[in-house]
Amino acid sequence: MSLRRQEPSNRVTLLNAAARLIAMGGPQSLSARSLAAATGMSPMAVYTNFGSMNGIVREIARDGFKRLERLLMLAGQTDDPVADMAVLGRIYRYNAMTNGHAFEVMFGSSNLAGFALTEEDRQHGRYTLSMVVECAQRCVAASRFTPDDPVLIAHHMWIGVHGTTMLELGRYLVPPYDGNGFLEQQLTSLMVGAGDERDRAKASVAASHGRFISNFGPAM
Amino acid sequence: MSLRRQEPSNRVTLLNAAARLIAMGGPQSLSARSLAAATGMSPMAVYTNFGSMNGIVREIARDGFKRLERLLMLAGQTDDPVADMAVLGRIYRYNAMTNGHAFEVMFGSSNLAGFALTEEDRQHGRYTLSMVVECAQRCVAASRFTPDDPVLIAHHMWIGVHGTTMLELGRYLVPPYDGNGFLEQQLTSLMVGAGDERDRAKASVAASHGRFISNFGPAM
DNA sequence: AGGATGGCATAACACCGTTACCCCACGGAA
DNA sequence: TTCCGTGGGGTAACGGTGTTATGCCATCCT
Repeated sequence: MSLRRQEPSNRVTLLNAAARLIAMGGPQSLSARSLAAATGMSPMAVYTNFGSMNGIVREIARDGFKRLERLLMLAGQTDDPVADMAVLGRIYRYNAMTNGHAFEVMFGSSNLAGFALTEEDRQHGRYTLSMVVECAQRCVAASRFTPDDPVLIAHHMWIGVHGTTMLELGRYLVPPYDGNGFLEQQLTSLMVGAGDERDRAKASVAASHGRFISNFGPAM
Repeated sequence: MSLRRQEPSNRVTLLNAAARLIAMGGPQSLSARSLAAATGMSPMAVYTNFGSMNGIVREIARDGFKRLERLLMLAGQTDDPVADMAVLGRIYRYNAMTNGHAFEVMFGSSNLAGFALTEEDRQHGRYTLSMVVECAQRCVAASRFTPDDPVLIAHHMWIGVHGTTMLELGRYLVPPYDGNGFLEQQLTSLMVGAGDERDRAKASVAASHGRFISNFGPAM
């Protein structure tokens, strides 16, 4: 056996190539043959490793959820849970904007191309919400939000930010309403809708901006 | 020249067949050849009439926007603009649920299958929002919403309801959080987030339920 | 009546996902 | 060491896709 560090398995090679193809030219540039050309293998390799093209697409989606989860964990927990919640929202959009094509694979009505996520895949997506649920609990415990099912509150937050993100990715937001400034007001509205007092919500959302910038840079 | 009522043009025949195919088996069951088989014509007819498959898909999307616009006009204008707004939201979801596949074509991250809407198509989508903008203006005029750009308010409403609808269509909402009961709370949160007082918002949303049912039946 | 125009059918091209087949390189057993 | 079995991956094919070059034919205008 060689002592050299073993090179990545074909499975990993294919996965990396697929992610790169999707990032470059969007989901439609991913095909069994383009994958074969990019890796020097044959289209057959996709089927021995993933069963079908659908299989590798699902794997990409799962990786996307993992990445989102990892990013959301960077939000942290402070004594201002509403600001924490706002940071989560900012990270959600950040992930979508820096991963646009992968985000489309995760949440696009994917059956357009015949790709379809399974119930198990969606469960991964829902699990990502657990961090938001925990934050909603703290918002309620701090009497910032009106007492309600934290899962329900989390869904409201998710939907608000998700809707903004999807419309921005779909180019439905035109100047002067860019997604950036839009999220700013959206976050405040969401907090107020959940029960927070307007001025306090504004202050927390403003505070979350600095926290986000310090972690992810001023690029966004 | 025959005095018989002339039969529909090939263009209309193709459009009807395309809508039927999408409604039956989803966007992926629409192809140049399936269209040819359904109409008795050849695939070539699609290209003389629409230029490409993309062209006929765009036409379907435009028809979808027209249908949505027609439905939204049924909301009406009463002296409770917040209830009017809630009715608009209910109709939006109604349209999506009774037209799921067409809705996916309109708003799905369509480039998955190579289908892409043009800037002009999206403009039709944004135009549909004008009815919501008008309603937001009345909400502000009635001092129910905090004074703000009505277009901005309308976007918040749109995003909230759109997000709910997309997640429901994508099967991301699992029991006990069905889209139906979800919209109910979502509407109230949106109104409160826009500035309405919580109890008044609840009352208006509740009132909108009856108005919606009387127009669209208890099926939803 | 004749000619020009244009819409549609035919058939092909290049691509797609998928699969049957086969080869060969590897692992374990004798 | 030799043999065999196993399985991963290459080759090539099948049926599907969007698209297009060609040609026919009906229609309309002159």
